[in-house]
Amino acid sequence: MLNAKQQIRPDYTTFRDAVYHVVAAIPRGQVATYGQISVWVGWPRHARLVGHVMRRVPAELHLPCQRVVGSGGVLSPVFLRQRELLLAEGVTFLTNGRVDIRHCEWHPEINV
DNA sequence: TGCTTGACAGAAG
DNA sequence: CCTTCTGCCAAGC
Repeated sequence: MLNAKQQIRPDYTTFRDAVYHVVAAIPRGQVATYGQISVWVGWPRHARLVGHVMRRVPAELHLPCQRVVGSGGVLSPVFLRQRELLLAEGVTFLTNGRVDIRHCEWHPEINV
């Protein structure tokens, strides 16, 4: 009998690939949050793991990493070009420096 | 194996 | 709106 405390833990490789897939699907000019992505890949409350994955994305994949922001539209503290990249694709910002997430947040259920 | 770190989130003051 | 604090969960050491 397997222990009851069996892996309620995501396989990192699988989780990572799922995140890559979601990020690659974010439309130009729109953004998604770490927490939301964690839900979409099937692992709620794993926002920090999404952040960990994003920090290690290989440049060769050319993923639109700039479209992933923190809750409320907070930008990454280490991805300094994020702001200019988002501005370049039409994302609007609020005076407090955050993305105007109310108008730019991605809603994937619209199509599929 | 145990403690620290982190591209997070949400609530409280 | 901003700062601080707590909860969260896996990676690094």
